[in-house]
Amino acid sequence: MPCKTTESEEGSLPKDQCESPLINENNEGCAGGGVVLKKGPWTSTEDAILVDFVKKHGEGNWNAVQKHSGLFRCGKSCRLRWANHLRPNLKKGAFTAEEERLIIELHAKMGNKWARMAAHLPGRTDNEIKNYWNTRIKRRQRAGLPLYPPEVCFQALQESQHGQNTVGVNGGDRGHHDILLTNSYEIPDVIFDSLKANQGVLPYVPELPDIPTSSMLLKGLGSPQYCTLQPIMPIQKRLRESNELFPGPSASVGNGFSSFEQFQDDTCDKVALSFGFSLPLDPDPAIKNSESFGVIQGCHSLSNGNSSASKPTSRAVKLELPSLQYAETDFSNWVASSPRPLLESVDAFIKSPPPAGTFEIDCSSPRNSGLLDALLQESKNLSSSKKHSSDKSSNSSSATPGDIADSSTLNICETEWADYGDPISPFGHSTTSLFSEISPISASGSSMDGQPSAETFTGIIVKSEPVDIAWTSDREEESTARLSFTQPDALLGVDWLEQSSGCIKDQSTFATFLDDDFDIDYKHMAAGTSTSNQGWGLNSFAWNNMPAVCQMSDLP
DNA sequence: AAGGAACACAACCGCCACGTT
DNA sequence: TAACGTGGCGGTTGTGTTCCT
Repeated sequence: MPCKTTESEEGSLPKDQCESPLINENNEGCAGGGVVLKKGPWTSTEDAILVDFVKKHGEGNWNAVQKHSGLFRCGKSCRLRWANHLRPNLKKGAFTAEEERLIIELHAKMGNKWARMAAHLPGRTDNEIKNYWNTRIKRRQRAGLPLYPPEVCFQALQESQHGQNTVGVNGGDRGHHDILLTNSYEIPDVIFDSLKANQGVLPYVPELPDIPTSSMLLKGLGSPQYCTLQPIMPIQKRLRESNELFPGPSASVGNGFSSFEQFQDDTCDKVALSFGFSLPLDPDPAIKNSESFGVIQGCHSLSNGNSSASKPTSRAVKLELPSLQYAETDFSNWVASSPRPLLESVDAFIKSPPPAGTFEIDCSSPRNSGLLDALLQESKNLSSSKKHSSDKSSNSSSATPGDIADSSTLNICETEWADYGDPISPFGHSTTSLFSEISPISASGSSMDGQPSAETFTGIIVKSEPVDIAWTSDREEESTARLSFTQPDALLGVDWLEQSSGCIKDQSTFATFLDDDFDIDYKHMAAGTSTSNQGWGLNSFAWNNMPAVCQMSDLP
């Protein structure tokens, strides 16, 4: 760590401070007014100068620091150094379990709004939180685990109950504007149209029967997996991605959408709306009434259309969360007029956290005790859960396309959690069950429509994540009992969208139908293609616009 | 013990919003 | 109203440390 070098220098004056006080020719920064500004790690001397300057002049006017203090640092660098390391009341050290819990909650609520999150964590900086979160994402990714613990999803689900009641059926022609105002979450058919278009080209692109696309997606969106892995891509970027994904005027999004391009100049929330998704079918009223069915519109519904549909669109909205996220938002109005997006739901969840004990954390991890490790323990337990799941997998594999189209949206999730045990997938997903889940999809030229050929996916490197503490099996089962998820990862995966855009180049793409980790490993192994950021972007793009379906059949 | 992988963190970069002129 | 400066934010990179094989 660069600054450790700095710290180590405190004992004795570093040479560079004596000989070449502030400018290291190896760390020359951009020139500002003819002055070569230093870059790189800060020295203790620089810190002292900066602290002294701030004490005298206060925070702000950071460019003046360089001008008047003798620091050869740009204002930005000074501000960052002060904010992240020098300002008083900074809390250093590892995050406590409580802080970790709060971060997870806040992230579920805010997404990658690190500064806002930091505001809720006194003494912590946005950079710290960001780093922590990114590390967490990586670990969770590697372990194939949900980013959010089931409790968070569950609570979000509960809070979304009100919203799903008003989720409309996507029917009839609607103009753009109508869609913007609608409460439904629509799946852009262009995705699947493009997918079909690629069937002749891509060896492993499955054939897509004419089933409601949304049901396909919904079928798997409720899984904990889809409470995961949603780096919040700036909407602007997602916009660009969307344009790349769905290029050309031929990419119709149905219901009057001629092209995603048409939204480029529109406000982001319009785009978000256009990418929203709807329940294809009205849930069983009985179920609905008993609130045993729920929809999570994505844990990061930044792009959730409802959030902005009733708001005047403005450019300012582009990078900001919908106002409904804020406490001052009158949710009652939302409930009455529109489904509540998940952000609201999670927000409400945060405001009314679960009873003590629902988020208990075993902090016995020697290294990073706390929620993070608790989550990682989940991986372990998921693997062990396979022992109990084989029969359930077979059940799910009996689903027919018709079933899916008709009612599986509500019911097929029952077995998914248990399906984590499959040894083939790092996620523990049974390829069998998975393919049964997406049984309508059959690979042309392969046997994907039935039981997938297991050897197709042999050689997958299954990584096991070291787990320190117990997210106990009991807890896992408890969660399972309370909440079932489905998740055809592939449907939201990077390559699914790549397929949509005709970008698939090899069969590894189809690996995404199994899971992301498989995709990564398989790509590295067999295809040699990089797991680029594009994938993440696409994935997050998809994720952010996907609803998640959770079934809570065992809820009271 | 050595080498590589993974982790953790500081710092930088680019973009954007906002205020001032 | 446009141009400019400033501050803030989020994403990314680079590097030292720790862990694992």
